[in-house]
Amino acid sequence: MSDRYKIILAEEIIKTNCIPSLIPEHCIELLEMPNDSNLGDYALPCFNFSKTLKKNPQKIAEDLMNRMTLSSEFSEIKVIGGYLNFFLNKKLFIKDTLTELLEKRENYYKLNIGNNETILLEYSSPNIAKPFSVSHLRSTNIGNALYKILTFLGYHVIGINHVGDWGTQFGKLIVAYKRWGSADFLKKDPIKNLFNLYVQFHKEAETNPSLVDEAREVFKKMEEKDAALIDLWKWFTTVYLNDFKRIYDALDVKFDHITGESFYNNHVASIIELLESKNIAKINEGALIVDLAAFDMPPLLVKKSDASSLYATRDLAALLYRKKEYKFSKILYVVGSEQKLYFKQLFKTIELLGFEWGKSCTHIDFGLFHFKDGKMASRTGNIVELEKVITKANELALQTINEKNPDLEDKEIVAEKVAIGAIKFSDFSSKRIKDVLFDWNEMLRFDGETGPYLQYTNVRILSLLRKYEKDIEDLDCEFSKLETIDEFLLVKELYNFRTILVKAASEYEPYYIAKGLIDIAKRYNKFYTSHQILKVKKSIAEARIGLSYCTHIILNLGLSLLGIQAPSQM
RNA sequence: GCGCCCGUAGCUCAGCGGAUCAGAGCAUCUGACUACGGAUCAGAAGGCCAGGGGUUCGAAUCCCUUCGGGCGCGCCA
Repeated sequence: MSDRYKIILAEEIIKTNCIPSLIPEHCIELLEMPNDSNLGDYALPCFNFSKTLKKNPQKIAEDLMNRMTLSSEFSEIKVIGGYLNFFLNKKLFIKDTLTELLEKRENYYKLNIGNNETILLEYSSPNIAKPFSVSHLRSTNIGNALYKILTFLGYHVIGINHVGDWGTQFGKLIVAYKRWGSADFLKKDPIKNLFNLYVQFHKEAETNPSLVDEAREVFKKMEEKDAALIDLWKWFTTVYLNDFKRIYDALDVKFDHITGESFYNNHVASIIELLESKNIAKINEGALIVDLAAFDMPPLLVKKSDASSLYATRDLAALLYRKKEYKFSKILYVVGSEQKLYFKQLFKTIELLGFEWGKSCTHIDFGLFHFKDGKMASRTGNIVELEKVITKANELALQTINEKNPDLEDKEIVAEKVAIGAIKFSDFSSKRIKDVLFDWNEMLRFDGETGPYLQYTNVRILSLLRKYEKDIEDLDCEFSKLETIDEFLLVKELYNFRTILVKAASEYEPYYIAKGLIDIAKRYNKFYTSHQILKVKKSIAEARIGLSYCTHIILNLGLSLLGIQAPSQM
């Protein structure tokens, strides 16, 4: 989707014949939007043309300006530096944009770029041998947002939580349980006690490495379907899964399928056979590996020397199963960047098996959580449980409400929306790839560029709309009455949000949406504090209410795409 | 050791197919009208864009290199 104003400009620029080699697509790409709107609303940098035309950029821009016929959408052209700058016809722009927006509401932004293409999205995927910590938050949040964004833009998205419910970690847990645990002990506070066992295991294993061998042995027996061990495993995983469900509910995150690694146990044997029959895997040091030296990668281990399966084995099985079952045209893995190499190996292996689509598998990577004093390591017990963060955020939000709006109804419910909004938004306030330093203050902030700031702006608008006491349907907006620069700049942000959506979807980067919403809210708040809305001439009031309503539509939409709820009061 | 990622204001981060690119927010300091929600707004202060080379008329942005931090490199996931 291209900006319609760029298309108009490109056509007119081409028509001048000043730049013979220029084609419309290229011209559209070259057109930019200056940050400073005093310089213009659109600009064409002419520097690149100077080499082929052997003229200085300033002159090229001037020639273009002189030969261009400007359509009614624009009011002015100026040459500044080597740039040809275009100014929108503000009145027309405001009227066109808002009229269409008010009529279509959020559908104004519903650009169908997906064509109902199936995207399989794997996200969250926590290892359930330990509690849900803040480090699981990123994959969960980013994945959830991508799910909503891609769905909104016309993709058929299938969301899968590939729960880590199989593997040697359960061997470890069972070994620890048999040594130091008891059925009673686990009935009281199973989550906490299981985690203590997990931590204790790794601590003891430092001085007693044979424990790890024992754990592997137990896992091997699990894979051989030892009934007693499977019973224990079921117990542990049920305890954790129930607990995780609570967290997902609190976060308001859903999946189409929650299919753990254990689901693929029955498919593991056939993937091994396939790898062997195609001569892709070979035995090395007793284990089965896929040699990837030809691609400058270390080998991928697909079967342990004791014949039990690995993460990679199950992932390969899952990948083939999903391709068959869901016929996706794209699969996205929202997993931390520490697994970058692993996914390259995994996808290359798929290719080696003769599946061209291995090339289209994508790892959506993101940076890790850190503490001030080092990495988060669940093995040493050094984790921040998400539940604690949520509880703390709820308390803070409630406290803030009691200070600012003590008469509010349903305080607890609103507090929760604000708290979760703040936590989630903090995940979107920088690009995925950045590592995150865990900071309580940063995560629980409610002012500045935060989720609650957006929620607050929306609440303010809703309050206005209530006071206006006229149904939105009955509005008769003369948008040409909106003549101030603040109004124009706001409408520009509303218009740009379309482009932002597409960018966020194509780069799998929810950050862009978060930033776009912040820009909109800033512009709105500026407008709100600089101009009266209700107590002005009726025609202006009505147009301003219309503008406010349009802003509300986007804030509402944008927040929902990020998985954040928008309370009507706070 | 090799590979990948990151390094921009005191802090958290944008900007990186070169120009219109020195920007936000937080923290600090000043201000804000009966006008509708001050979880807001306006302003001040704060940066050799980690250092050094190069390419270019022009580099935070591209290339090389050094330094700092993170991650990964076979029986974990």
